[in-house]
Amino acid sequence: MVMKKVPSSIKDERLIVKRRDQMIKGAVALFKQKGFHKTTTREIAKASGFSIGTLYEYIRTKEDVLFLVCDYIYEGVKDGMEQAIDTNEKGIPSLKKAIQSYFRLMDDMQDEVVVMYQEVKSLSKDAQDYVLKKEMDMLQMLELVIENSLPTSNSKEDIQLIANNIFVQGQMWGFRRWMLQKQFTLEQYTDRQMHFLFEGLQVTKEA
Amino acid sequence: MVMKKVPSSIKDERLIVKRRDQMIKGAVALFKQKGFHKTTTREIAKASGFSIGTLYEYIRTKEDVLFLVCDYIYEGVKDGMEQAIDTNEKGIPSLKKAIQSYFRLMDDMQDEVVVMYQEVKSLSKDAQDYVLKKEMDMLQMLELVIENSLPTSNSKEDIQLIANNIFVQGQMWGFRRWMLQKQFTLEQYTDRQMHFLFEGLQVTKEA
Amino acid sequence: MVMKKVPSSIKDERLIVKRRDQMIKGAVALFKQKGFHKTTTREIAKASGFSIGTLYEYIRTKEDVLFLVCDYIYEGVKDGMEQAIDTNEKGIPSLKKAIQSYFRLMDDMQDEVVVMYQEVKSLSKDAQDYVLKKEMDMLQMLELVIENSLPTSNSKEDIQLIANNIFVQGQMWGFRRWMLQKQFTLEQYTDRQMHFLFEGLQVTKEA
Amino acid sequence: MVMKKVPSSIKDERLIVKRRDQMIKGAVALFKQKGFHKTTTREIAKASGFSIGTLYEYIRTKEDVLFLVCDYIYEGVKDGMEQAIDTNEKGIPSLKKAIQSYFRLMDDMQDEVVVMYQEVKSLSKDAQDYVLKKEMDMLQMLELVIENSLPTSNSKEDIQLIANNIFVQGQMWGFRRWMLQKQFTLEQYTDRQMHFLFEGLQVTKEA
DNA sequence: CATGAATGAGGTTTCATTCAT
DNA sequence: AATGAATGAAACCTCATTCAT
Repeated sequence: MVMKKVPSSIKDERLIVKRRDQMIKGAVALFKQKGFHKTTTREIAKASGFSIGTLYEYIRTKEDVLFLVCDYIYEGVKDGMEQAIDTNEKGIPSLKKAIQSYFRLMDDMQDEVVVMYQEVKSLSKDAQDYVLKKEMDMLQMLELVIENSLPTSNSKEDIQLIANNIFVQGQMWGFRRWMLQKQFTLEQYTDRQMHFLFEGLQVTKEA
Repeated sequence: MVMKKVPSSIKDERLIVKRRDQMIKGAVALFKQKGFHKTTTREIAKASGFSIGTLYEYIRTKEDVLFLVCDYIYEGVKDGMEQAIDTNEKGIPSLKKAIQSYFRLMDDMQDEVVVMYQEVKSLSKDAQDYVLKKEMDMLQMLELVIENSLPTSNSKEDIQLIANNIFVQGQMWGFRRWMLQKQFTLEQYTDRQMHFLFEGLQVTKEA
Repeated sequence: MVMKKVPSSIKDERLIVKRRDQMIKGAVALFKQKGFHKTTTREIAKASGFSIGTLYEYIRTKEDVLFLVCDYIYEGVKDGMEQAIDTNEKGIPSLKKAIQSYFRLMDDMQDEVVVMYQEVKSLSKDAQDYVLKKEMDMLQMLELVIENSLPTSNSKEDIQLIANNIFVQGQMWGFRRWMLQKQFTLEQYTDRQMHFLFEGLQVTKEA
Repeated sequence: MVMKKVPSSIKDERLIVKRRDQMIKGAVALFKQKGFHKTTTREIAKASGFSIGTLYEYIRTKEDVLFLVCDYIYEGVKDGMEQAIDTNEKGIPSLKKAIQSYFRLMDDMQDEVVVMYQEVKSLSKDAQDYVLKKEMDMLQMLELVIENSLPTSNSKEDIQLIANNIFVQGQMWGFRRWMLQKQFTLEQYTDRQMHFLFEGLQVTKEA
């Protein structure tokens, strides 16, 4: 699973990890503020704490930096969710727990997530496919939890739709923070979204 | 409605409108395909059907093109919704009608919408504020419809949350088309989303 | 003497003169402020009170405008001096009168003069030669007055040097106004310069 | 003496000095020939012996090149004069020596001086002020020498005027070379100008 | 005669990437 | 392994000039 997606001319694997961590941290801060395109490689190098020459010892192109950021997010979210989800457990509580963990993750990584979704289009087709694949993996994890949690059987499409809704609601928390985080704490937000997810607007009889 | 947001050195107002329409059309096609940054001004000019010199008679900077696109979208969506919403009408059906119209609009303009959200970061702070304001106006329109439609009174926060959800679900249709438009027609999508909006997952008793 | 140095596609001679006067006035104001190169033809047209299209009915190139300015100055100075100089008159007073008139002219036209000398290099070689010729004509007028005024005969070179000095001192008044016009009125300046011209520093015995 | 007026992205101070020397040399040659505006940055780079990218590592804008040239001239002239002037020495000979040195300097740097005065207008207001300040410093040096040299006391204004005259006569030598350098060698020119400076036209009794 | 929209060559500047030290 | 000076393709934008109305 440790695929050498981004080659480096440095041999010391431990150093690679360390330097790339610095890069991701610095790059996300910059991308958040100015976007991928308006950020120069020199700025990334400086924010990472080393020279432009050193930067290019650990990546091949500027795009690699963005890719590294994306990969970091997916790895983080995947780890987090795998840890949160007990595949043996069934029923609504397990779904609720999954949603809570996911939302918490999206809160932790909101900057990275915003950056990633804002800039995927800047990746090469290949890298975009790779990212899309990761996204689908995660959607499937959610679908599985949903399916296992619901008492009654639902159509595959409905389950996918619900998974997409939850997925997007997690991202919303970061993307629309200017609105949502003014009105809700993360707990409140999680609570109300779950409420509506399970209950709906409850007006059908009258409708 | 006559906002002179982007100055032009051309005097003939009618011509400005015409040329800018050409520009928006051409630019959206390009931005969709390669993104704002990878699109050159010369490409925009060519796609618009005139020379680079002429392009710059109608805008000041490349960013102006992006702004024009954003403005065009919001104006389109706002007009569409204002037409679809009958403020006198009350009850669930009026909400349903609003959602349907909104989703249809987002289907029509999916390319533009995707382009816009992908590239807002490239706008100046001022332009971003202007765009944000438009977004809030539209959210408020939705909130109003929701409030007027529901039989029981709901907290302001809940209404805002629902409005955000609907808003984002409309955008999802375009953004996640690789997934959703494979499984659903627009009608099906609208139908199922409204179903879950009103009914929820209906599992509460067992939870 | 009315040489068609700058052709125009307009037939009405009176109109040409009128329009070109407007042009010179407007152009000098702009050149003074921003220099020839940083002034655009559109700005010249606007400052002249007509459209860019009309501007080009009266000139062929932007350089023509500069040439027109130069020509205007020389014509003005030549007329002024011819009027001031009585070729019959001899002796120091006639020289003093010439200097006074010349300095007064340079005061009147200081903006034009500054502009001209700052920008001659922007003229074509041909135009520069034409301007140089005019300059030499004027120098010769001064030389003549000097020669006729001095009681004792002087070498041709000395007379030329004196003429150059006087010529340049007239221009100085405009070029170094930030210094000279703070310390002197035009009358004082003329008076002191003539004083030193005729008396020198008067320290020779001690030297 | 170390004024960081023009920032560079290069760290090696010694290299900055070296490269900028190349630039100034190359730029003056070009400006002399075609003027500042008609010289392209690419030409400057080539004349300096490096690529356009390298040029911009040592300056921020094209204007910086002009500023560097101006600064170089003033520094040169100032150094030359400081060296030539013995502030302890008094009397006419010290003034004569100063004038001689100054004229010789202006002969050495005539190209640079002509370029500079032709193009100051292209500098930013700030840079123009800086240059003007340098000019006034040099004028004050001349004034000091004059005051110390003359046996009888003169009004401050007269001394300033004389300083200006000498200053301008030095520049004349380069600006009006088409006339002066045809009639005089530098030594002759210096000699005759000093003659008239000290003696005047000597015609007052008769006047 | 007057207008102003259209043109496109060409200028300035940026910045990802390389490579000698 | 680390550095940073050098490179040059390519981007954005300006503006003198033309010409149809």
